[in-house]
Amino acid sequence: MKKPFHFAESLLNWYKNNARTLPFRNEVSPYAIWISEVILQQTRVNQGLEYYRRFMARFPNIKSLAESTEEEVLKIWQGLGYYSRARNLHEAAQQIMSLYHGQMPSSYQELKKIKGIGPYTAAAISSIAFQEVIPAIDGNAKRVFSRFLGINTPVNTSSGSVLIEKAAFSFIDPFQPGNFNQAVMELGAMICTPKRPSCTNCPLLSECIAYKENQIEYIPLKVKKHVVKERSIFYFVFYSKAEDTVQLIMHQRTRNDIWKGLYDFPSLEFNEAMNVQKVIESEILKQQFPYVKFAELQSINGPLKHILTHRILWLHFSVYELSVMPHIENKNHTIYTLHEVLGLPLPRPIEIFLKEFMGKTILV
DNA sequence: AAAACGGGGGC
DNA sequence: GCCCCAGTTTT
Repeated sequence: MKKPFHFAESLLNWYKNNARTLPFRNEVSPYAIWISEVILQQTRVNQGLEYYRRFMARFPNIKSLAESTEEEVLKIWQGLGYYSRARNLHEAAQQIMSLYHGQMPSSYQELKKIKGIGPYTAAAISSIAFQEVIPAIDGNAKRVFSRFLGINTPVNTSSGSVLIEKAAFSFIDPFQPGNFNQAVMELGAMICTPKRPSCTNCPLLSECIAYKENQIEYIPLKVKKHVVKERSIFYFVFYSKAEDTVQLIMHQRTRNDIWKGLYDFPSLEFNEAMNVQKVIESEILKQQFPYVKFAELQSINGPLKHILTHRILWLHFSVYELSVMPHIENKNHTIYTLHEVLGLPLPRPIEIFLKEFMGKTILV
């Protein structure tokens, strides 16, 4: 007598025997769950693990996070990307201190009101930390459910999302929703992968429609491909050397743009095509940095190409040694010693530039 | 509904 | 070079 197939039972049995041991698994603290979920947004587990450890060591609870500065949080986040996550975590911690007496709210609905907690993260926290029966639907879940049911509606459309959500609600285990959600994601990460999934090891193989109909490589279907736009940024690295200390003029990015909150150098960006020579000769440069003798501005060989998901950045660096640091009028420009600069939250390419290029230029 | 937001790793 | 990752916010 063959036992009827049961999605949650098969999946959870597989999960029990095959789950990776991760530092936030079996974690009961809602705070720890929250931090791990935010770190793992659009981030592979392996990339996020060390950040999770450092973050929890530096900010062990909501209070310590709320009482830190945004810059301290960004510094821990440096290199992980999507910096709004760090800024939102900091703001959210203060929100929780003032509005929820320092306790994480437990329900999906309340959690979703918190900065940086969207539908996925609210469902993950409420199900894992508080056993609320609600599916946490991330990229893994969309892939697992769409393949299992042979859903060929694009998963990144609202109608596709509705289908996936209905499926997830119909399969979720009401007695262990947190484990169920984690099991779906684990399956998506380890077995039901985007490319070359390991179907022969899948506990759901016998009932998988996409597998049965040979549609694995076409599901999940997605619409659109973003066009990768290019931007050129011209950086001006002003520094001075006095005895043993090097000072630089740094710029904090405050606009709703890439790297908000992080520090780079004073810069110019144009809509039309420019080259370094034209920029150096431009009037706007002279207006912005009147203390520079432009003839002595040295451009560093070739722009640095920095590739992001939706952008290609061409970063042009020009360096200029000042005999004395000028008085700065721009509110976003500040003078720091090189030592201080290395303690600021820096975009990856700025960090690389400082370590690889300025190291030679300044220290020679 | 679409665009913006990082950085890294797999193939 | 392309894909996409335990997504959210802004436009």
